[in-house]
Amino acid sequence: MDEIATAANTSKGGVYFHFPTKDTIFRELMRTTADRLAGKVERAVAAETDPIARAEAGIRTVLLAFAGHRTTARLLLIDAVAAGRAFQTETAIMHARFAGLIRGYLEEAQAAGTIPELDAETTARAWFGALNEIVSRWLLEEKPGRLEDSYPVLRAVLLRSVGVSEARIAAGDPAWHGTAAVRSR
Amino acid sequence: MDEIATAANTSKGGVYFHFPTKDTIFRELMRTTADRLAGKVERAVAAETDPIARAEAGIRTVLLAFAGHRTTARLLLIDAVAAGRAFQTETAIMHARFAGLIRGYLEEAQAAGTIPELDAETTARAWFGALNEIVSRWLLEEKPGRLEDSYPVLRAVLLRSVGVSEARIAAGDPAWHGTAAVRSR
Amino acid sequence: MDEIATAANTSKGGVYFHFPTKDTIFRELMRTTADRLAGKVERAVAAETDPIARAEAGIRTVLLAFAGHRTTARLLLIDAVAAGRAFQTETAIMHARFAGLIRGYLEEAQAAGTIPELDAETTARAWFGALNEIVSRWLLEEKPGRLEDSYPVLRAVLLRSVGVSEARIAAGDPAWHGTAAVRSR
Amino acid sequence: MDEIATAANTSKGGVYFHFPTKDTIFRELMRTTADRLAGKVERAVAAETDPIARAEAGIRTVLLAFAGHRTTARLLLIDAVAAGRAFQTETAIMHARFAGLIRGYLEEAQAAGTIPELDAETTARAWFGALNEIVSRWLLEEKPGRLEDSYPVLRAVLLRSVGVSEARIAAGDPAWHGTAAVRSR
DNA sequence: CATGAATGAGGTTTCATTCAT
DNA sequence: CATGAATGAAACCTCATTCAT
Repeated sequence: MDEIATAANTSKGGVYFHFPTKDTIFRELMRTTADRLAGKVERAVAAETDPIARAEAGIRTVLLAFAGHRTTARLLLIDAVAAGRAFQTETAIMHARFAGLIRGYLEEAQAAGTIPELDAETTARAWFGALNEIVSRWLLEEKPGRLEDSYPVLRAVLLRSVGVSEARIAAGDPAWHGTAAVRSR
Repeated sequence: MDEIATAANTSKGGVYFHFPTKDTIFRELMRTTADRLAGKVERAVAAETDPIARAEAGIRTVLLAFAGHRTTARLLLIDAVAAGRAFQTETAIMHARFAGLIRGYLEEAQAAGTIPELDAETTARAWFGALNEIVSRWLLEEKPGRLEDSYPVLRAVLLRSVGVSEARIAAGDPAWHGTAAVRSR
Repeated sequence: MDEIATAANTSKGGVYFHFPTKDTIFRELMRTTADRLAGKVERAVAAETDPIARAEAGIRTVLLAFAGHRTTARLLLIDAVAAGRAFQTETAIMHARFAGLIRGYLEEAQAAGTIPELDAETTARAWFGALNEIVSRWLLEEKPGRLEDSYPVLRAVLLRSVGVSEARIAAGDPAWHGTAAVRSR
Repeated sequence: MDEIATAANTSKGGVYFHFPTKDTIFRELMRTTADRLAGKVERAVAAETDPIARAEAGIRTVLLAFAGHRTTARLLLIDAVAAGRAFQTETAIMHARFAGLIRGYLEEAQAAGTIPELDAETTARAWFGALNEIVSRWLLEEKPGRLEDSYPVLRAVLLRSVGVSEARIAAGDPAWHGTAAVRSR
């Protein structure tokens, strides 16, 4: 709390005027951060029309967003869990939220006939888990490389996992070419 | 430490006679537990010869093992992270270990020509992440269902993600039929 | 720390708000106390001009100060050592400080030709040691007498040890007559 | 106690078979050590007949003994005090013992008319204190010089303090010439 | 709204001592 | 006599929270 107060250029008492509890701060921070990320993803996805392109946009955006905001990534994927049981509900909600996003896109693609019938809920979870692990590994690496570099492989694995044709996968993501690599902090 | 001592039917001092530090206890517990799980998986995999059957055995075993040992699962997948930065190295090593196991199987399958060329490292990470997420969700659920029930879908997603044919996937896992469902604690 | 907090009419946490460490408290207490004593001695000495009278003032002041503040004496001469190796440096510095004070007076007297040439450093140490022991004995006595009563003898021994004439020693310390004996606590 | 047991090539239980308490060990060690030193001094003094030579022998022996046994010196002069209030009685007894030794020699010299009438008790304390401080300083020094080198000055100060003639002091200690300097550990 | 001193429960660790074998 | 596992009181320190100003 002392560190928070100092960082906020106020005193501990000052912080407590705005937040009843340390938990509250953390929860609010988590929610806000997750909101921002979800918004970014939703906008990126909305910019595409082709179901597969939409999926690609989602994966791409998450990786690029985290690549540019290591601290944010740490907050959502590591600290949230590290905060212990008291925050498990919060964490579970956040995971559910992103999995829900993915699930929606998968269901759209199914509805459009682009991908075969499959259990969208579990598949979405698997996708989220895969993304989570890739980012987490990068977060825990001593000398992290560029997170974005994992995109092509991850894209291939995920698309293949929902039955996208090898031809389409091999074609690559047209939006990826020339994407300015965002420097991680 | 008080709780540990009580649970171990000794005194705090007694615990300290055997372990120099609280960290040590946690680390040793994590290592031992991971060892046991890895051993189980390796034995299950060794019992199969067909590359795909081996992969199936691995996934199946992990799910069944965790399904029967909720506390163990919690320790490895939740508490390890929740223990905070001091243990991140430990956690990273554990993740790397299991991802390494999967990677080995993937490379075998590649060598055998059963699956196409792909980045085994990242794919293994994605698999591990997917499994991790499925189990974690189950751990954080208020009223958890049966973890094993996720197997068929997860199997399909993962096999598909490495290019296994739809026919083979549709055939199902012959070893799954009749598998006694292990009750979760 | 519990005792300190209680004595200070606060809580342990309250003490820790003001002092980062228990050591710090002890060191600060020692320094402050030594400062006060040294100041007292310096003022008493400054009030005299004759080199021998100055020496007498120094010895007298120390004995009277300690006689009136048994706890202080205990702190500087017993507890400081009893605090163990971690404080040896501190203790050594304090001893050096008082020995240095004495040494300065001895060197003045030498320069004034009042006393013969002698190794001022070692002699000062011997004086300090003699004083230290007299006070320490008094501190450890079950039923302590009056510390001041040791003054005449100690004065004679110390003055003689630097070659002051028997005549001057026999004349006594004029400032001693009528000195109000301070009651020890 | 673990260290003691290890050093004694036995187990903690083994140590407790011989000593009921840690205190006991310390006390016994202190007593034994003091005995040895006192014996050494008494023998050295007994070898001389001239009162002043006897005093010189005492001072000399103490310095040389401590010079050769730094650990012993530390035990008697530092650790004994550092052991805290529980040992103050012990420490007081030890101090009284050595001061008593000195006092005896001083009284002999007085009886023989070699030195004038003086308060032997307080003077003996002063001598002990002086010796104590000289040795203690040496013990606490980072890079200690040779303790023996303090002998000539200390001898002069102490002899002068009991009225020994400047002529005799200037003559030096005949037994000092050629004394093999004992290496400190 | 802000300050910062104070609170106190809880945390990890130490160590002289005991005791069954 | 010896062993070493066990005990438990006590030590220092942390930190989310409160509250008078």
